[in-house]
Parts: sequence; structure tokens; C-alpha cells
Amino acid sequence: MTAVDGDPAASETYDARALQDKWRARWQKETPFVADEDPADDRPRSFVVDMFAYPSGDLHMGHAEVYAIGDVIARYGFQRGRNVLHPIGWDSFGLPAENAAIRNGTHPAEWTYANIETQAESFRRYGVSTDWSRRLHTSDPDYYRWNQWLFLRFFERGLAYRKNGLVNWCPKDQTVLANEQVVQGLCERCHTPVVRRSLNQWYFKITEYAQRLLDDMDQLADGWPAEVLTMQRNWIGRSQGADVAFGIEGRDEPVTVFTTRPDTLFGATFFVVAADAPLADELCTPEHRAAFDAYRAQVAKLSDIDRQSTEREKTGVFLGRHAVNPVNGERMPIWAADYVLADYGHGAIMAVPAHDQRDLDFARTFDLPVRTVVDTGEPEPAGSGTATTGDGVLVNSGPLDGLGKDDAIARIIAILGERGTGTGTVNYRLRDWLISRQRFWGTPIPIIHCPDCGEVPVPDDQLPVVLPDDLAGADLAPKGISPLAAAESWVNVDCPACGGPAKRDTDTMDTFVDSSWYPWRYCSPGYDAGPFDSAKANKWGPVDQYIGGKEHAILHLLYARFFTKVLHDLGMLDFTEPFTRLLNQGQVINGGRAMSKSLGNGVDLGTEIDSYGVDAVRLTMIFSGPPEDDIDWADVSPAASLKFLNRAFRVMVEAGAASEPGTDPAAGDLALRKATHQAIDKVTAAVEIQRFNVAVARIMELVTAARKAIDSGPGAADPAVREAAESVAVMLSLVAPYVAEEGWERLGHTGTVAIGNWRPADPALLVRESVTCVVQVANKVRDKLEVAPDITADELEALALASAKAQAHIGDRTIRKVVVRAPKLVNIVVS
RNA sequence: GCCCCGAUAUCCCAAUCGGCAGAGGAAAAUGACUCAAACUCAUUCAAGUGUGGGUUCGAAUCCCACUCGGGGCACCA
Repeated sequence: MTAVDGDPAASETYDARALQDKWRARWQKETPFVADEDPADDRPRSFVVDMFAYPSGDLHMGHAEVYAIGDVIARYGFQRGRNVLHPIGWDSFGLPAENAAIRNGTHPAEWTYANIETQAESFRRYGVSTDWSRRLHTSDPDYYRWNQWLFLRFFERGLAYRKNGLVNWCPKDQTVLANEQVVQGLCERCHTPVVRRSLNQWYFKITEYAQRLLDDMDQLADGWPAEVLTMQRNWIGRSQGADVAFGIEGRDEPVTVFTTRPDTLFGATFFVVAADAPLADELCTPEHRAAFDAYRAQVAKLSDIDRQSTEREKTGVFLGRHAVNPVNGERMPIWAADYVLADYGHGAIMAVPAHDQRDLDFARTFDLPVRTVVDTGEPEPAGSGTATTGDGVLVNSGPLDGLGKDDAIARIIAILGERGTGTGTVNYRLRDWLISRQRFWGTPIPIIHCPDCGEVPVPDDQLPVVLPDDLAGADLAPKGISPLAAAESWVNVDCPACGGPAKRDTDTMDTFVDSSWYPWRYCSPGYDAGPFDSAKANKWGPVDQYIGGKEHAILHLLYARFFTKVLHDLGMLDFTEPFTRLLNQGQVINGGRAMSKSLGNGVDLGTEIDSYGVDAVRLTMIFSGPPEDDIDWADVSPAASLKFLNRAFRVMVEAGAASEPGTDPAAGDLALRKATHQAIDKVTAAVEIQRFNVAVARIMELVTAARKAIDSGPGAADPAVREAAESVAVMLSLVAPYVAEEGWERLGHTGTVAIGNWRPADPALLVRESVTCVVQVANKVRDKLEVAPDITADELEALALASAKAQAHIGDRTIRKVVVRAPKLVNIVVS
């Protein structure tokens, strides 16, 4: 620049903290971001939800990233004049609060609500366009009451039920876990190896929805990351096959197994039952009892990680009994082994060692016969040790001989069907969702256990079942049963059915129940006739854009999808999928790893904000790259962001000082006007496809163009400079709301810049009078022509061939072909 | 072991349909301002797109194989 001498505005830098205080107070007073519930409001609606926060301490860099990204999307909606619902809430039940309470000798509510206030304060400072009137906390009785209400609706439909079985138990947290919460044999939360226990627990019957969860992914193909859909598909794990009933010697009832390869039935040479299934116990003959009991005890001691290791040698014991192959009457020894899972299929398998690697490994360990029934052209599995699992020609299989795999499967299913010993069927890897937790800080399960009446639901009008408030500190220490069991006055109640003495269920619900339906609560906060007002939920829902981390690819997102379908079936929601579009933001990493307290590589958000201001931190998050990418804090520079914001600010200040709002830009400098409209066009396109980093780059270009126009062009008073500066304020408001508001005010405007100010680019200013056309000869650029954008291919070809430079390179070679891509390129192909 | 994603300048990242590899930023260098430094401003700088093939008039972009990095799944019969 060459700072304009004597003009104080020219070198003015903004005071981030002062702007934050000033505009925050104003937004709080004027609440510009409240969604409009007026039925007459027919603007297009936009429902933008950021995954709600868990209140552990203050907001950190990870939060800063999600909310910066979510806010760009929400604010873009506001700018485009949509009726935006952008709410906030806290996922405030859960273990960390309880552990803190045990440590500090307090009630979990103290820690929870103190942290929520801290986060809410930071959140307000962060300048997110939030509708605060809809704020919710899942630990409020007003909220969890509806978890209980929904539980009872599930219970009535048989979708909530209690069963005894082997469950995942975390020895550290002293509670059971759902399948989804066990990651590679470790507790998802504390990474302790999970063990199995036999307990009577509550489940939600998500398996009943397995097929719909799979099918409805078609609706999500455009709006969800493919990766997440793949993970869910794998998790649900549909497999198609057949159930086949095997007679058991010395037992009246046959045992059914599931197989995906019924075509290999003639190759079954032995039979395996899951060692930990009751069936194994039952089938074991007295002579083999001792060996079996010893084996079963050994299996019970194994952790999940050990048990699931594929490196492990196969183990098992013979049970002394035989099964009978329904197609050829062959006797097959029955073994118990731990490579067969008790809770998948029927807990028993027919072993076909030639065509299943696990069975082959087992057969080789225990010297059991291997019979090839599908000739794939590969070496014999018995000798090679490698099972052949591909397609081939059936052999040694009676009526199936000569058929291919698919035909053989169809044929054998037909045969089994005629005999009544088998049928085609589908199995899923997905298990029912175990929701009981033996912990305090969650939603009490609204069931009363009566010695006479059994499981009796708490009547709706007695909800909520509120947590007792006299348990705190050491009372909550994990002891393997729920701390609630110790609250005698709370536990002992009259049975709602018979009036006799009864006891409350003392478990609480998995907190993923809380987060499975919260978006709908946002639509009608405070509603007291149900969890939400269906009319409102149907008006706003489904969520147009959901923003959150990939760590919930299966857990939360699968549960929320399941809940939405159940709510649909209950007639409470019109739609069947909760989130139309999903954006998984990356992580903020430092030193190669995700920032975390335990690793000590965290960068404190508050410190960064104190140093550079909210706008610069937000801009840093957005500008670092595409939103899905991780941000390595070593690669980014909030200082550089601040530098740019100051440049932008000065442009707005100088334009504001030099002209009045409402100046007609038509009289302004044409080159700058074109740059402005080009920028608007490009920024709009980039925001639409969620390339926010590119949008910022385009705003930077516009600021540079405006700077040049002021310094060495038509000057600050030119109407085009005002138009550019105003556009900067509007577009920048998505990312840096404080500077944008202040700039807008300095440009002479009253009222917020954030709402309804996005003007489309003027098409007349986007057209170019000429474009550069490259003329290639044999793929090398030899000339450039300035041509009209609407030039025809023929005209352009003629021009290119007439080019002296091109002709010089063509020389005496023959022109074989001329490729014309009007108006940008002509390639003259010569021999 | 299987599946998915990625690799562009010193670094972070751009590049409609396959059409001049570079928009933006960082770092660096030079200059202006300054007693000086910082700030600010201006200018400059660099890669032929991980490797090897293929398709094409033309490939960062499409296809195949490989290398490296990241992620997911992994006894589910």
C-alpha cells in the first residue's frame, strides 16, 4: 500500500475481543437466529443439526471445528433467506459425570450442569447462529421422561424385552455394553478388555429392523459418505443361506444349523456346537463330561480379544454323540468348540472342511475327514490346507453332481424343502441392542418387578421415574449391580397392577437412547403431551444436514435410524430416515495424533481465541482444507487468518468512510464489478458443494481486488468498491461473523449482516467479451487467440488454421484431424 | 488376510465433461515504511501431478498393476 498517508482508517486493525463483546450482546438481545414457527411463513425451511456435545469440561478444538463447519451451513441458509432451525443441546447423562462425582463426593448433576454452563458460555462466545430457545439437556427429567415413555411404547410392541444371556461386561466401568460399544474386544469408552457374563438384561429389538435399515440406505446414497454406509452395511451383515435340520442320535428333536453354503451339504464331515451354548451342555455324554467341563471353563476365561484372534489354533472337545446328515444319512461326530458363536445363527454348524477355512483348520487339528464336493480346479484342500471357497462343479453330491454353485444351492433348498428338513433363509450379524446399564447417571428403566404380576410397566401418568437425589459420591461407586439398588425407599414400591409390594428395575438406559431421537425434541421444546409434537417434527424433519464425527458411523447413527423407523411405525413421524445429509468433519490433530487430554498434545481453544479472536480461529478451521479432512494444527496459522481478516476489515472500513449505503453500483468500475460478481458466483458454488476452503480463497481474491481498486484504481469512493466491500461482509459472515457484522456497520448499515443478504451474481457481469483459445499443433500450444465466447466450432477452426504460428509448426506435414472444443481449444493433429 | 479412501511446489491445499497444471494460504527471498524491529504493503520464487503400463488427438482426472500413507472389517458358518 503504501498506507494512504494520514488516513487512520487505512491502518486500522480490529479489536477482536471488543467486537466479540459488542456483537454477542447484540445477538443475545435481538435473537436473529430464532426459527420462525409462524404457519404463514412459507420460506423454504432448513434444519441443521450439529451432533450435541457431551459436557466434559470446556469446549475444545474438536468442538470448535464441528461448530465452525455446521455454522457455515446454517448461516448460509440464513443468508439465502431460508427459515433455519439450528438448535443446540447437551448429551448430559453418562459415565464421566458419575466418575467425577465418585471422585469428588458429589452428585453427578453438580459436575454436569456446571460444565454445561461453562460450555454454553464458550458456545455463545464462539458466535454460532443458534436458536437458544430450544436448548435441551438429556439429563433433565423433562427430557428423560420421554425416554421412559418411548421405552414403554417399545415394550408394548415387543420391541423392548428382557432376556438372559451372555453379555459384554466391562470390568472397569462395571457395566454391560452393547455389541456396538465393544471395539475389537475392548470397551469403546475406557479400552478395557471386555469379558462375557451371563445376565438378565433389557434389549431393544433392532434386529427386527435389520432389513429396513439395509434397504433404506438407498435413500442416503446421495447425502451420506459412502464410507459410513459401507460400515453400516458390514455391521448389519446380511447373509443369505439355508437352515438345515440335522437329526441327533439319542435326541428326539433335530438341531438346526444355518449355512450360507447348503450346496456343500454332502461335504459335511462333522458337526460343531458353540462351547458356551446350553446345547453343548445338553448334548454332552457322561463319558465326555469331565473333558467338556474343563474345556468350557477354559473358554469362559478367555477375553474377547483372545477369543476372536484368527491367529489362534483351533480348540474343541468331542461330545461323544453323533448327528445325522439329512441328505445321506451319514453319522457325523459332534464337537464343542469356541470358534462357533453361541449367539449367531443357531449356535451350531455343519462343518465342511473342504470349503471353509475355519472348519478345515479344525479338521486338521483334530484329524477329522475332509471331503471335496466342489471341484474348483484348485489343489485338494485336504492336502493343501487351503479351503476352496469359490464356484465350481459339484462332485460326490448325489443329485447335485455336475451343477454349479448357484444352481446347486437352489436345488438343495428345493430338496430339503420337499423333505421338510430345511429352508432358504437370511441371517444378520446385527444383534439386538442391549440397553441396560448398571450405573446411576442415566434414565431409570420404567418397569416394576412384581412377584405376582412379573414385569409391570410404570403407568404413563406416573412418569417420569426420577432418579433419587440422595445418592452421591461413594454411593455411586461401581459394585456390579446398579447403585440404584441401594436406594431402598426408591426401589420399593407398590405394584401398579395388584398393589402388592414390588421393586423398581434398578438399571438405567444406555445413553445412546437419549441421542436417538433428540432432533425431534428440538422441533417442539417443552412439549408435554409426548416426546415431541408430531406436526412440528414432520414440518421440520428430517434433518437436512447433520454434522458430526465419524466415530459415530455405526453407534449413534444406526440407533437413530432405528428409532426413526420405530417412531414412523408408531405413527409419530412421516419419514423413515432421520438425516438426509451427513457431513463427517475430520479431527484436529497435533503431532500426528488426535488432540486429547491424555496424550497431552492438546492446544487450548480458549488460549487460541484469546490470542487471535473467535473469527480467526473459525477461519483457520474452515480454510485449512475440505471439511472431511483432518486438520493438523502444525500446518495451519491462526495468525495468518487474523492477517487476512484485518485486510478484509480495512477494505470495509475504507469503503464505508468513502461512500453511503444505497449507492448504485452500476456507475462503478467495471473490472471490479466483474470481479465481485465472479466471486459471488464462485463462493456460492463452493458453499453449495461444501468446499468451504475454496469459498474462503475466493473471498480472499475479492479482498485483494478491492484493495487494488482502492490503492491504485478508481479509489475508495467508487461505487464498485462499496459493492465489493459489502459482498465481502455478506460472504465473510458465514465464517467470521464478528468482523462481518462490524464491517457491515462501518459500511453504514444498521441491523445484522447475517440474514437474507446473499444476492445472486448478476449474470450480465459474469459474461466475458472474449476468451483465450489455445491453438495446439500436435498437442503443443503454439498460439493463443482472443475469441468471442459464443464462437462456432467452424469459425474457430478456420481462425486456428489461419494462425501464422500454427502454420509455421504445421509446415509441410499433413493435417490428419482437427479437434475443436469451442471456445477454449483447438488441436491440430498432424502426421 | 479382505475392502475402501488418498498421494499435485518446502508445507497446507486448488484445478466443471479428459483440454494451457496453480486459485488461495504458509514458509522463503527482495524492496517500501521504521533509528531499528515487529506490523503493514508490494514484488518474486518454485512442482509437471507416488511408480510402471494402457486407452485417447489430448490424462492430475479414465483403466490395470505396484509402492507408501490413512481408515474400516476380520473365526458371523
